Amino acid sequence: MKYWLFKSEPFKWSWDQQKAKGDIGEEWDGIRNYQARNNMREMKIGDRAFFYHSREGLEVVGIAEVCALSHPDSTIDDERWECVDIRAVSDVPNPVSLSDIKSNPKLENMALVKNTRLSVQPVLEDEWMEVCRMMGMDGKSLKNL
DNA sequence: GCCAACGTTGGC
DNA sequence: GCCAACGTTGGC
Repeated sequence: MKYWLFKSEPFKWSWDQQKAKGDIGEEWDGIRNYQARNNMREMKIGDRAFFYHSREGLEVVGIAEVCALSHPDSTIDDERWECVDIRAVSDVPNPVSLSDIKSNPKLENMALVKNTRLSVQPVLEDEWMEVCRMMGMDGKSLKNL
């Protein structure tokens, strides 16, 4: 299983809206960046992801999982653009902010820090576990600590 | 709201 | 295939 991070501006698509979609989930449409699209093409069902609020909030607010493999983006008639579907898995006990992440030396190489403009990005296993720990969760079981 | 960083486009 | 111009993202 791989780990990822999805960014969303909460005034466009928030964690609350994502949760309201329940287990059916929602397609992550609107991505028009090749790197982000390529990351989605690599995703497998059940891969886990952080849900991050950009522009406003600037924190990881939830855990989601991939529930549909990459498919054409239904919002555009252009074969180049694809997306996966994701569904909300869990709230986090203690949201972790960008500044929390920046001030943790173990996370200095996270794409969130190194490649700010990439909206769908991979998260290394060590990074996943560390961010989960900071949020008050066990990254393996996703149970609260 | 500003602007730095970065990706894309298109003329040459 | 270079690179200037332009557009977008996202932290501040």
